Amino acid sequence: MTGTRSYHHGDLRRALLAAAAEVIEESGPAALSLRDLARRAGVSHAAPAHHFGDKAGLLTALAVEGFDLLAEALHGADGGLLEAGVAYVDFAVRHRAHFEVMFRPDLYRREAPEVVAARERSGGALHAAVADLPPGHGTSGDARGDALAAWSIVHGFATLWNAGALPADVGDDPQAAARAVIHRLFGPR
Amino acid sequence: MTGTRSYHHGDLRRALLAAAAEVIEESGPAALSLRDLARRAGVSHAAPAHHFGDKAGLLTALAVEGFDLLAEALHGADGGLLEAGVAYVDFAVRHRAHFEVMFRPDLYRREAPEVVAARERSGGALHAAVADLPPGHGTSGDARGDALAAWSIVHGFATLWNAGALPADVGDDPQAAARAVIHRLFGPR
DNA sequence: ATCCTATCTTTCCATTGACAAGATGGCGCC
DNA sequence: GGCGCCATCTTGTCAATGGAAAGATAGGAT
Repeated sequence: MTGTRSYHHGDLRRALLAAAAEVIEESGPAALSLRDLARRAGVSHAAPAHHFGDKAGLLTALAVEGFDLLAEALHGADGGLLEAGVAYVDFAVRHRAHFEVMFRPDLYRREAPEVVAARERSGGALHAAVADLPPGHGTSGDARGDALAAWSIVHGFATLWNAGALPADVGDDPQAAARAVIHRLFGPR
Repeated sequence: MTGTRSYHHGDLRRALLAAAAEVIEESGPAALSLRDLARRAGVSHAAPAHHFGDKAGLLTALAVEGFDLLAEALHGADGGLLEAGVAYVDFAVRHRAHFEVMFRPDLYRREAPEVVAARERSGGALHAAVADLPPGHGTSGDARGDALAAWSIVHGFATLWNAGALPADVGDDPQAAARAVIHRLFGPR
């Protein structure tokens, strides 16, 4: 109901989450202001409280959305662990705001049941990808250790990329660069 | 001058940085308040502005301190790339506040000359460790790619550890766990 | 002894997050 | 069709914060 300018917004919750992601993407979570979000949505400064309670509540909802999007992305990646890793990086780059919040537990209520459930969904997707990996690709037989190493390398690469910490010679294609990095861990030899 | 309660604090700058690190370690950068730091140091709420200008200035100083500590830690690690990686993780865990700020460019002035210089010092230390690695340890001959993969895996592991995102079965010794992870990348075969 | 400058204080303002109480209007129910 | 319920949104308010401006203090240089 994008056209109506009535008393009721119609889709405030979604609008606020989208605006929050946009702000965080541009200026980081520190610059996030509930009142600014309300202004962008064209509602009063107290409207967000009804949907999220407080700031942490809004970020909790963002984190849940993020973990679900991540699980979806990982499940959708065909091609074993390597492509799952690329999908992880791709998710982090394309949904930078969600990704940033998800791994910043001081910003939201990480113990909230919806968060725990969503986090388990994405964790399950990661482990499924590790289990799919055929032997002879640098795996050690210790699936748990493999998963931890894989998670570490893609998470680290994605974080450094998003932080702008990587030197310019890495290029401007995160997927390609990620593929090369992951290849060093699990690529066929 | 810890005893004197004079008009001049004597070591305000250092006291504020230490207090900031403590607060961030406990509650994250979002909870940082200049006024709270001033209260902890026993000075007026405007005193910090003289030393750091504003909040971003304080965090810039913290980041510089962090990059220098990291460079020092990496240089001090003997034992090639593996031990340098362990030192990286150890730094991130022991100086969690510095580490967190360093890679959150929206919190401080990442282009400030002191920051650029300090960052280059730690980057140089990392590359030196990669260059030290003897062949036959999974290196590909592409030192740049090796460095990126090594940096990614230790950075990812450290970040996930600090975020409390890792499952409990990883244990409680970050150095040991990190060693196992890095071993999968560059360990002798 | 005097000035000078870095350091710190006091005062003030706009913005923010959070809360309380009230207004609005869609929806089910009769 | 009319009525009342309740989710949704608004207005008003408060303490805390970051930041700026202007003044006080002290320790050292000349």
